[in-house]
Amino acid sequence: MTPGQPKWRRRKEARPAEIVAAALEVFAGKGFAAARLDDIAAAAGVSKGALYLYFETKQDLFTAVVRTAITPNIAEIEAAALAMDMPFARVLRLLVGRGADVLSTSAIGGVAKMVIAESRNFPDLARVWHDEVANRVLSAIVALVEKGQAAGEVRPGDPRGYAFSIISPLLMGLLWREVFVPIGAAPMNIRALAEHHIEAVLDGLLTEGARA
Amino acid sequence: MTPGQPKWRRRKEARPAEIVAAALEVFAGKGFAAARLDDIAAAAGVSKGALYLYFETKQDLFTAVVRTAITPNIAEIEAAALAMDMPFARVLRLLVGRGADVLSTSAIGGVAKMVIAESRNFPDLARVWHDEVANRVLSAIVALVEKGQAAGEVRPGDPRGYAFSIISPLLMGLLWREVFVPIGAAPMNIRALAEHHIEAVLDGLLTEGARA
Amino acid sequence: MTPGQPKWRRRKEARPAEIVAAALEVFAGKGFAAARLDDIAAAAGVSKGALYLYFETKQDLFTAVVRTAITPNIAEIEAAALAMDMPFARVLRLLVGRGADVLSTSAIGGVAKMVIAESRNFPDLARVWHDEVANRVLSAIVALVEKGQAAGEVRPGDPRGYAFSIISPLLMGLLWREVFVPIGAAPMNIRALAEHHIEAVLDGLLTEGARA
Amino acid sequence: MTPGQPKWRRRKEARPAEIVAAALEVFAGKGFAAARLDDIAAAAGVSKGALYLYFETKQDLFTAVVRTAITPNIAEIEAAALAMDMPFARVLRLLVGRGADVLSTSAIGGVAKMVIAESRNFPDLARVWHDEVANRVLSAIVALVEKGQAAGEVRPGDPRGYAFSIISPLLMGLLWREVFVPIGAAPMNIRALAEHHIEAVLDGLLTEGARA
DNA sequence: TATGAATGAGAATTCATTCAT
DNA sequence: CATGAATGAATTCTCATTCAT
Repeated sequence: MTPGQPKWRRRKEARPAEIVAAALEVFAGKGFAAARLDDIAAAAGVSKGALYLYFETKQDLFTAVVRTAITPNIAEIEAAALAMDMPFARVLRLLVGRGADVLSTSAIGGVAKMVIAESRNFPDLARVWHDEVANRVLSAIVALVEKGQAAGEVRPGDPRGYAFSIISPLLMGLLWREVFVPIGAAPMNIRALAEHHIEAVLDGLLTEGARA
Repeated sequence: MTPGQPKWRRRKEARPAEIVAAALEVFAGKGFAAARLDDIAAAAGVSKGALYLYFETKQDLFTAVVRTAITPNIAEIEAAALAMDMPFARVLRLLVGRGADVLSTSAIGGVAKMVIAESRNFPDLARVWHDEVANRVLSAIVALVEKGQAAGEVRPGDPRGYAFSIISPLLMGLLWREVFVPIGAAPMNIRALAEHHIEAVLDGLLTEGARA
Repeated sequence: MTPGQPKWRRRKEARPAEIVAAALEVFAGKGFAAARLDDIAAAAGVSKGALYLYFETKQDLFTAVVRTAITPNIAEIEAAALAMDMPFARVLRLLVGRGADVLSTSAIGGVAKMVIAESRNFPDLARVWHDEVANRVLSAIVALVEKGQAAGEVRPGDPRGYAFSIISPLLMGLLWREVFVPIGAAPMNIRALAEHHIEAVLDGLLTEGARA
Repeated sequence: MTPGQPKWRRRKEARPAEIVAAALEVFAGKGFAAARLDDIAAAAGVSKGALYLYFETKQDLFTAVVRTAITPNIAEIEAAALAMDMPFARVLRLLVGRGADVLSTSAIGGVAKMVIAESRNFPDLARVWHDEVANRVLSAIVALVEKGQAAGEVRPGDPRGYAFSIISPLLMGLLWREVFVPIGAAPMNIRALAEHHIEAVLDGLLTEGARA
């Protein structure tokens, strides 16, 4: 009630991003259905009505949150995968390290959780996520593997299968962090996990003597 | 109204299990919050009120669903892991094949999705899932790896990291099936994926010539 | 809180009609948009949620109210119009008297007001009202006039125009009662108005000497 | 920004009238409650906030709309009714023809609809409409009838009843146009209807032979 | 004056839960 | 035990009104 404290401020430019950021927190924490617009509005520091100036419905806002999370890093990683002219093993180490960093620092974990949870209720989002994230990352790695095979660096075998083998621990680390760390499980260092995994999968688990 | 109607008797005892099964379907499809007790009751072929004869609240029913999904197969796999007296590679192949079968045939995929989605809202369930599923499976594999290392079959290195490297593609295959197949992505053969992965991770991706 | 006072009672049979009756009062009083479901529920002696057991939406309830008001009397009047084998003037007196009674005793006035008010927002209702009420009544009178003309009792001229001349004071009396009486205008005796009008329109306003 | 821009100047003074005109459209179309100030502002070509520079509240604007629609024509008709020194039948024909023209060309139909619809929510408006429109028109006709009776041109009988008989088809024609024409009913020519009615009511429907 | 972003009090609708039958 | 009608708290969405610009 102190005069000079405007009830609100005009921020037309910044508002949508602020709201999306706040919504990401709340959606990631509680899931789509359990998230209340009251909470999101409060987190964004606006009134409930203001949400509707920028997003038509709750679903709309949810969609915006998920789409927003996609854009930045994927294209970068994708491009890096093939541009580099180095031995397969080095490219892979760089790439997976980079991916681990992205996962560690961005909000992508929470969004992935949401997409998994709401894939049936929001098939469009699952489709976008598939096309724009999962498939793109996978395809980049497949291409890399194929290049390695052509160069005689990588064993023969289904490149898509190898791609799965390469990246799935990243996903698992992500989910571990999202699901189990909050309830007190030991946190994982995703980068360390990724590096350890890369060495294992490059050289194999077996010792020389144990090989068939 | 004649007492002793056998069909009725049988129903009465089977009711809770029928309800849990129906609830699993609905929860897995729509998530906890979006699932309506009306739907569950209809799917179970009982009245909505009847649900409350067996479960105190919706949360209670959800908890029952998740717990029910855990019990059967884990202990079996766990036991198998160490009991077998074979070379590491063979045990691992058997074990992962077995795991892939379980994942392919049971409803565990839908439940995993639910646990991921509701981990914040139902931390108890996340804890149960961690203790009873994730950690047990992981520990079994860690033990197996350690045994292999002691026998000189497996390279030195963090056994927990190796365990992650070994099982994460199974999880990823699971989620792929739950999330992307319903929207039209190519289905994955989890067993084939698992087998391919095991060979890759046992022997490594690199050719002899490419090794450092 | 007195025990033995059930919080509610099962009345599946009677409820819809009770709700429609209550809704008629509220809708007629405040119009569709200004009527709150809270008020309707309170007037019907049920909870707000109970309305949704019987009607899908507020619009649905409104539609039901309007349709319900139509049914009973129209067909009767319609049938009476032609069945009678009497001189035109007598049939008309009987008929209009009967119509005046219906208007005086039924809730049709409030409903007509609603249909007028919401004709743009609920074109379906306007259509139903046109087909089932306005046009039917009008057509019955048209037929009666034509019969009278054939018998040489009624002057030549557009029967539809005559029909308008015959019944419009009923409508006007209705609206007078709905609109002006509540604010303190002198009430009209619709029956007396109708009878007076019938004599005027049968014999004409002009004296013999004043006729062209 | 140069002061003295004539186009601007003119606008400024015309604004309230423009707003009222736009509001009339929207209110007549959707009713008071369902009309949104956004729509009215858009129709008037001003911002929503600008409405509040000229009208305190939505109700205020509605009131202004209804009052504005009244003023012009009533007094004129009223004066005409008695000033003319002609036979009753001729005056009536002139008068009703004039009234039909007014109804056909002005927005009075939409306003009448609004007054009917909102008479309970805006009793003041019903009162104004009663005093300034309905009663004045009716009284003018009553006076005319009385003059005709005094001159021996009009039969004895309640003049107010005769007045109702005379003008109600105009109202009915109006409502027909507002309510049923938009849903596809055959439009009525209000003037033709009025003329036909006047002849019918002046001379009566019955043939000489059929009179009692 | 004029704008339109922001507010916040409602209102419709949903659904877990209860309880008379 | 079983039912399902009824409840009412909770939530999304709307829109008249305000006010910083």
